[in-house]
Amino acid sequence: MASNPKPDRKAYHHGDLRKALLDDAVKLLREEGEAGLSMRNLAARAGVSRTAAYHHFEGKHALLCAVAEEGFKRFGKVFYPPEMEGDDSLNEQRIQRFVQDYIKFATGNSEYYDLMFGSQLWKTEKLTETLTQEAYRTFRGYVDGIRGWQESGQISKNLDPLRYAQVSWSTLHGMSRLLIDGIYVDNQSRNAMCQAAADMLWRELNA
Amino acid sequence: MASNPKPDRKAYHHGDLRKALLDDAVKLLREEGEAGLSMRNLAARAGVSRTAAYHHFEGKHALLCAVAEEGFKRFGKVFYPPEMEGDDSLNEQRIQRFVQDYIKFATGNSEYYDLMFGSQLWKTEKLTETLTQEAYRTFRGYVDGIRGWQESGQISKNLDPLRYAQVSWSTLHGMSRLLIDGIYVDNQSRNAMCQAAADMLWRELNA
DNA sequence: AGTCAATCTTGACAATGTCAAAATAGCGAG
DNA sequence: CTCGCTATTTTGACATTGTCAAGATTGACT
Repeated sequence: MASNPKPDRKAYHHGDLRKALLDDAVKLLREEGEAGLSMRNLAARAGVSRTAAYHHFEGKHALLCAVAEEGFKRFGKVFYPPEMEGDDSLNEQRIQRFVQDYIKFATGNSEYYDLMFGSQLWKTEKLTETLTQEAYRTFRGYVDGIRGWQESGQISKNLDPLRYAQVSWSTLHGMSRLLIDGIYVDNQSRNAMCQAAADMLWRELNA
Repeated sequence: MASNPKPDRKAYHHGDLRKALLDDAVKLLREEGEAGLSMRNLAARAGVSRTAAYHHFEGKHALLCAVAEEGFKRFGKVFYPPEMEGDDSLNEQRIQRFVQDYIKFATGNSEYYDLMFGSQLWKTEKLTETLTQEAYRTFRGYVDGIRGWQESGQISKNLDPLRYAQVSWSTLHGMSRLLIDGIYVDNQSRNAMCQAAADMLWRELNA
């Protein structure tokens, strides 16, 4: 157990409180929503005292940043659109699947998505250094993917990759938010909406 | 002053506390953000005691619903896309202006927009009856506007008005959220983004 | 003037985030 | 192996918040 002496400073009294707190935080968000996640509630679940968490996170804000960071790591696999590896070429079905994957992640992991792209963290105080890096890496990867398609001649030369990235992401993000928050749109029309969005985004790629 | 005896039951001790609370609530949200808006803070501003507001709103939730409702009333003038009145015909510039107006309202009145289309109200408890009506009226107006364009032959017959409404609104909503929350996109690229979005939405109308 | 309901106040309670100081546990040096 | 240092955890405390219950006040109508 006590194999590494310095590299990670965990495994003391509790074992690995930091990880336990992060896991429980996500679980709590899933089960009871944002309202159910309190520092004290969290500590109680881990079987430690109210303020134990403050020695692993500067405060609630930092803890949420850490959760968001974990979210970005899971999200990366979806949002880097291409994994252009292989002879997998760009076509309409590819876009359709990408849209579906995005929406699936957002709605199926809303406890992460809300933090990653919600006002809660972005509006107020400063984000954690590591979170900022992870977040920017994600978006840059998306733009670079589109730029790559253009350079390899798979999409229109007239397109501005940055603008297309911003606008297409707006569509995906907006749809995710409407679905997650249950604003007007019901989950029944989810597939049809994805289809319509993919149609539009695909058409635009070749405009 | 005491002209109407029953129609509205206001103007008692304070004068018109309900209205004063609503106004101060918006002002507080603008100045200090969501965190600055507390029932007690609000009451203090109005010069009344902590719980006075509870005789005008069932609770904080109901108060926020009332703010959102006011937001919808102001928003209606923008979101009903057409005001098809006059010989004002549908063209690209019309769409451009609509996109700009939407984004302008969202970013310039984010204290309203956050409540109207944020998770805060939609996710949790039930919405106020009147708010629900106002909200649905707004969205229905949008879809009807698009349907009207189609019926008068101004846009493609192939389009499903509901789907187009959902997807185009997703784009507008997503862009608004990214701008309001300051996620990646900076306000510098606002106009360029609006232009790119308008291009895409216009193209799609005639696809 | 007196009754009654609308309005407002006071007192109270539980939850929350967070700080300061005390307590504890594990590791390395002697 | 023991001593001390530091990382970790606890306890106590405080301010803030939303909200309820009970009482006090105010204004309108008979």
